[in-house]
Amino acid sequence: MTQINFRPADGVKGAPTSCANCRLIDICLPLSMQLDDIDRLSRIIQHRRPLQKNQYLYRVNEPFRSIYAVRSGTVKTTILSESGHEKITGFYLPGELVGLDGIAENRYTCSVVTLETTSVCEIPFVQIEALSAQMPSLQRNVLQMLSREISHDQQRISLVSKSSAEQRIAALLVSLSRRYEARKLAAHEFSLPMSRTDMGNFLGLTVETVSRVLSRLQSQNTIHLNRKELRILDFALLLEIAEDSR
Amino acid sequence: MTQINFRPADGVKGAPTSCANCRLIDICLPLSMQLDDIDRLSRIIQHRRPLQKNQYLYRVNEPFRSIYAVRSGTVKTTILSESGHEKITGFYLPGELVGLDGIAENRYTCSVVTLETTSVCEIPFVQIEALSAQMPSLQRNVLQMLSREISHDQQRISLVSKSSAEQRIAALLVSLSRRYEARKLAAHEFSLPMSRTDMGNFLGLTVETVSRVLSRLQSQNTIHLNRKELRILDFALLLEIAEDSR
DNA sequence: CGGGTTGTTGAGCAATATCAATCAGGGTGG
DNA sequence: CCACCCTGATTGATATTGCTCAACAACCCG
Repeated sequence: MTQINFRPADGVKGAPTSCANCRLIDICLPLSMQLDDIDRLSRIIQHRRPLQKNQYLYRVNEPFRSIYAVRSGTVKTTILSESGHEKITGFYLPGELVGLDGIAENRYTCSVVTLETTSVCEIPFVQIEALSAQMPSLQRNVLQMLSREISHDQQRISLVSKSSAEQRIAALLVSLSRRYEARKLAAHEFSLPMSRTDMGNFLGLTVETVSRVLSRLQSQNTIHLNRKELRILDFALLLEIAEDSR
Repeated sequence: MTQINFRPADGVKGAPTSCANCRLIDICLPLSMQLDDIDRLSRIIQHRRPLQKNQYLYRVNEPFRSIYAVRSGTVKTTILSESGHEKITGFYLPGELVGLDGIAENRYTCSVVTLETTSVCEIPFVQIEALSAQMPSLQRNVLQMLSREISHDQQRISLVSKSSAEQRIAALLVSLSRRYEARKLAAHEFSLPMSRTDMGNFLGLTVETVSRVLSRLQSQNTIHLNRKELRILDFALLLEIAEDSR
């Protein structure tokens, strides 16, 4: 369990921390601002105690207050179908944001659950609004965050609507790999944060199929998988499987 | 071809029109503003000539300038996979917005193609930004529009990742029905704006499967379908098929 | 060490894809 | 106006994929 820590220079848990020290600063809030502005932002952001696995960060219909940046760990977003079945709509890695769905109706439209021990930065939205009234650059950045999420959602739609199980799973692995890479983390060797069941739920496949496809990819030497530890042996092939037209 | 016209009181095509007259006013831009503010908005919005079927509203990577509200007709958004295959990520009906993906990178991340003759309102984004600097309520509304789109995208993800072809198709029909209903249009009798091929592309199914499932739903008297004209005979059953757990 | 949970594997079956033929409509040119 | 063609949709036969049910293995946690 290599805990990734994006806040190397901080002290006790929950202690006030500067965003200037956070390795995520130019990723999760890509703000082109002066350093004293960063300080103002720092004072807003709340560092919460890490959540254990399978904890809710928030639940659907709860009043919207904050957006959250995943600092370490992983979460999934879930929505409830009318028949009461839970459906996973995305996985969020360190440096990615959740909660943006809450702005429209002033309550969250999905739930967020941790997949492992996870710590997040909480950013109260009223504060963002107040601050962005004074800082046009921040206002633009907030819009960009939301817009970027829309683009990512479209990527997710194209991922889960691929026609074969192999394509979907390969595409998920490629997506995870690229997102780790964008965060300067190992792109070809990482731990799958979610269970096989969760992968299946997200991709519209059964656990058995997920397991079988992963085994097949392994026997073809495309990946190596030991429990959750993944090594991508042939990224080009994985990508080809994922994108193979049709 | 019953052309839906959301602008009953206007004159020649391309002529300046007031948003106050548009039946979409409280839908596509749900702005809680005074009437003179609506006038200011009206002056910004550009009414373009209707586009014929299969025309691009914009293409991926084009510089982002405007967001667009579909006034009549239907469009699809498409993204290009690395293998050059086109994938449909959504259908947009009258009163729905496209182009929000362009804000983040200042260029569009998908393409938009008309499925039939379609007219749109073009809203230049710099104008929105300028106006919203003076009108806090508008700024909030812009954020809400983006947030709402994120929620809708999550609905789409849950739709296309359903496990059976029947579920996905039923869910798509339910989605269309509800969106027409929200627009005060006939919810149980409407024309499918997209081809079977497009449905299949979006849902990750072959045309043949789409056709077969639709035939089956028809033979079970759940729907009645004549070419593109759809009548939903048993909405409750359709919904049950769509949501049937798993 | 035991029991629960999660993941893997197998066999048979159901759903979907593939390939191919046909049909219906719409548009075009004669 | 009709004959033709082209596209999109339907239907059928067969192959393939993925699901279901079941057994079992591996790990986790007490």
